[in-house]
Parts: sequence; structure tokens; C-alpha cells
Amino acid sequence: MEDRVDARILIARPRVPREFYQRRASTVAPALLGLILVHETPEGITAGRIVEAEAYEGPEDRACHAFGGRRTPRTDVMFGPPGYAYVYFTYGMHWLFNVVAGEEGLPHAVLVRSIEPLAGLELMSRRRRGKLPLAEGPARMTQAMGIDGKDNGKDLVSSDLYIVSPPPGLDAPVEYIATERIGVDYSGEWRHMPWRFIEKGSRQ
DNA sequence: TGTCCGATTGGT
DNA sequence: CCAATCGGACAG
Repeated sequence: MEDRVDARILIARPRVPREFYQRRASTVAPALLGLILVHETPEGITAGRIVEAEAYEGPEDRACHAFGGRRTPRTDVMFGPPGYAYVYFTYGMHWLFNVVAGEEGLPHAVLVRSIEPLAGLELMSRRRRGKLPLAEGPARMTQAMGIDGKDNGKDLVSSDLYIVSPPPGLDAPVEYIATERIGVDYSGEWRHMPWRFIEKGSRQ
């Protein structure tokens, strides 16, 4: 199990600025593909290329937790400024990581569903208890990256959890396809919105 | 306070 | 196909 990129290269890359996130979620989601999610923790640094993401556009979007303007302790971060982490617990055992998008007051978010591990693979594997796939799927991704409730509300522009532009060699334009979102069958017409974006050939 | 259910995963 | 597992949302 070997890293593809030295973590030192990645943490030196420029972070994505606040304005990047200040657009509707369905615009931010595909733009995130190819960028690199980094998490610096006491156990070590892990990082991976974002290859799958989904947009949630509350309050109109029935699949969004903030549908209808629903503002609760859980959804509160989504109503704040963009560029913050919205991390929530579901199914009694999984943590899911989102990036808050849109103008402040507009509860948009992008769920990061899969990354391609680049650095800290040994730590990721340990956190995953040796199971594969390492970071494919929203809950596997957070487990591998050590993301959980303590990270909810973190500022991606200034904290230990952040997103950087890819280094030379990993910065080729990303080709992607858009499909319906996963696991939102309860959302009526909204289930059909093509707001799941995946890099071509990465998961299907 | 009680009930229902989930932006998932892993095993049968 | 189904169980795991528990906090959030909402009705009463």
C-alpha cells in the first residue's frame, strides 16, 4: 500500500477560495471533481482526489435536509456562509461529509461520495480495518479520512479539513457524467434530477 | 415522550 | 434481500 503523492506536496497547494463555493450546488458539485480533499489529524495526513459528488439544493429540493427551509440544529450549517463542512450522522452508524455551497442563507450543499486515495493510504486502510474499497461510497470515504461529527461546521478555507487544487500531473481536465442521485427515492420528482456527478470510468 | 425512518454498508 | 443501530424530525 503506497502513496501516489507525497502529502507534503498536497498540503502546500493553494486552497480553494471561499468564492468557489459561493455558487449553486449543482455548479459546485462537478467543479469539485479532480480537486483534492485533505485532512490533517493527530494520527496523520490523508488526502484523495474527489471523483464523485452530489448536489442538494434546498429549500426547493425535496431530497435536501433543508427542504422547505427546515432549519434545525443539524441543518444550521447549511444556512451559513459557503465553504464550511456539513457532516451528519445517519443509519445509526455512518457519517456523511458535505461542502456548504450557495450564498449565505441559501441552504445548498454538495455530498462528497467518493475519492481516489492519494496520500496516507496506510492510515486510511487502518481506519477502514483493512476493508475494501477504501474510499468509494460516502460513509467509506469519511471513515477512511477520519471525518466525523467533530468536523461538522469546520471552515474548509482555514481549518485542518480542506480542499486544494491538484498539483501538476494530476490537473488534467476531468471528464464526467451526470446521473440521478443515490438513495433519494423518497423525494418525488426530485429523485430524477441529474445531480450526481462522477468522473468518467471511476465508478459507473 | 413515542414513533418512524434514513443522502449506507456489509453479509446472506 | 435484509439487518445493523441510533439521532433527528415531528406528532401528540
